[in-house]
Amino acid sequence: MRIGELSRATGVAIPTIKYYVREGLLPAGQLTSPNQARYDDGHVRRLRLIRGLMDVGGLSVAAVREVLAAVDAPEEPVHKVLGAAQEAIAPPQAAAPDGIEEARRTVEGLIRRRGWRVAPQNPSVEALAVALATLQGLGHGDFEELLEGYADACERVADADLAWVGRNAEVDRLVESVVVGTVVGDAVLSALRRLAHVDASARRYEGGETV
Amino acid sequence: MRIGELSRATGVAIPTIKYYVREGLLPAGQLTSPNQARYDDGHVRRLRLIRGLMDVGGLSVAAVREVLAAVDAPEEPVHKVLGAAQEAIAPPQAAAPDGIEEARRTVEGLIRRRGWRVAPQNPSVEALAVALATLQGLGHGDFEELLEGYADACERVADADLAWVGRNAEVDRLVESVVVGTVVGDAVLSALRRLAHVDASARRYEGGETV
DNA sequence: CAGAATGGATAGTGGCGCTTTCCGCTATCT
DNA sequence: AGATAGCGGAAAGCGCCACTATCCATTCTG
Repeated sequence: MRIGELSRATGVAIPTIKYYVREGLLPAGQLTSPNQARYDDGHVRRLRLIRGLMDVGGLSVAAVREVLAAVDAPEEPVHKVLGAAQEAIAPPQAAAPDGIEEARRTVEGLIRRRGWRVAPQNPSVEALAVALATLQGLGHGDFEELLEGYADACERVADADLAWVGRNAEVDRLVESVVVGTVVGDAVLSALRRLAHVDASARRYEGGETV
Repeated sequence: MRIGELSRATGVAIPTIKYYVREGLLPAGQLTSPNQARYDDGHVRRLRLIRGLMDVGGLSVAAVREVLAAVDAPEEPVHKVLGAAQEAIAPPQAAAPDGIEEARRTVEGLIRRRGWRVAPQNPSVEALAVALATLQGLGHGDFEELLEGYADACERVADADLAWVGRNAEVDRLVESVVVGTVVGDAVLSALRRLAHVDASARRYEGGETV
C-alpha cells in the first residue's frame, strides 16, 4: 500500500500522515527505494487509533505520542499500562485553586473509606481535588454530598471495564483496549450522563417536552 | 474594587481580565470617570466561574461565552437552560466515521429501551454515536455490551445531580449549578472512574502494588 | 506634586495542528 | 519510449487561539 491508498483508507490527508510520521506518532513506511515506501494494515490501524484518540478523546499530538509509547512498550503488565496511559492523558495541571488542601483531604478520605488501592501521587487524585476545590470556590461545595454516589457508579463501571479488557487474549489488543476504553470510554460516559440529565430534567421539570 | 484588586482576588492577570471583557465573558466595570471603573463581587464570582469552566472543564473562550449566555438568560426554565448549556459545551462535530449509521441505530435503540425523553437532534446523541462508531472502527465493537451498565450508572448519577441542582432555591444559583454540575461534574466523574480503574486493576492483576 | 495605577485601543506572541511548496525521483499508462 | 501522475523528504508558512505587551491620556494615592 502506498501513501495515497493509506490516505484514502483512513480519510487522513497525505501531508497530515507525513506530519504524524515526523512527530513520531506513526512509524515510517518500509522503503522500497530511496523515495518509495510501502504501508500495511498496521499503519491503517495505527492511524485510525490516532484519529480516534484525537477526535473523540480530544488528546493532543503530544498526549497521543505518550499514549502510543505505552501501547508499544513490550510486555508491560496491564496494571502498568493503565498507569502509563493515565499519566499520558492527564490534563496539564492548572494552578492550584484556593481550598485545594481541604479538597485533597476529602479525596484522601474517600479513597481510604473505599479501600481503593491508589498511589497518592496518581494524577487523577490531584485532578479530583482541583475539581472539588473549584466547586467549593464557586460556592457549590455541597456537591461533595454526591461523591459517594459517583464513586459507587464508577466502581461498577470500572469493574465492567476491566472484565471487558480482560477478554482480549492477545496482549497487544488488550493493551490497546485499555487505552481505548479509558479515552473513548470517557466520551461515552459523559454523553450518556448528558442524555440521562435531559431525561431526568424532563421528568422533573417538564410535562414531556424534549431537548 | 478596582481592576488590580479584582486581579489579586482571582489570580487572573489584568490584561487577561481586559481580554475577557473585550470578548464578552465579563461585564465591564461601572465607570466612575472616563478612565476609572469599579468592579464588585459579581465580577469576582463571574471571573472564578470563567476560570473554572476553562481550567477544569476545558472549555474554550467561545464555549464559555455561550454557556454564560445561557446562565444570564432571564428566567429560562431549568430544562431549557440544561439544553442550552449542553449545546454550548458540545464538542465541535468531527467528520462522521465509518459505521456511524449503525451506531446511530444502536443509540436510538438504547434511548427507546430506556424510555429516555431525549430529542433525536440532541448533540450528545450524535457524540455517543460517533464514539461507538469509532470503537467499532478500531475493532472494539464489543464495547457495546457495556452500554447498559454505563446507562444504569448514568441514570443514578443524573437523578442525584438533578436533586442536588433542585435544592438551590434562588433561580440564578440554580442555573449556575446546572452549568457547573454539568461541566465540572464531568471532570469529577472521569477522575473517579480512573481511580476506580486503578483499584480494579490492582485487585485483578496485582498483589497490591499501587499506581 | 510625583509616581503608580487605570481604561481603552492596537499590535504582537507562542503554541498547536496542520498545509503548502519545492525538489528530484519512481511507478504506471499508452 | 515518453507522458503523466504519484512519491518521500525537507522547509517554510498558515490560521486559530488565548493571551500579552505597549502606548496614551487620565486619575488616583501618598
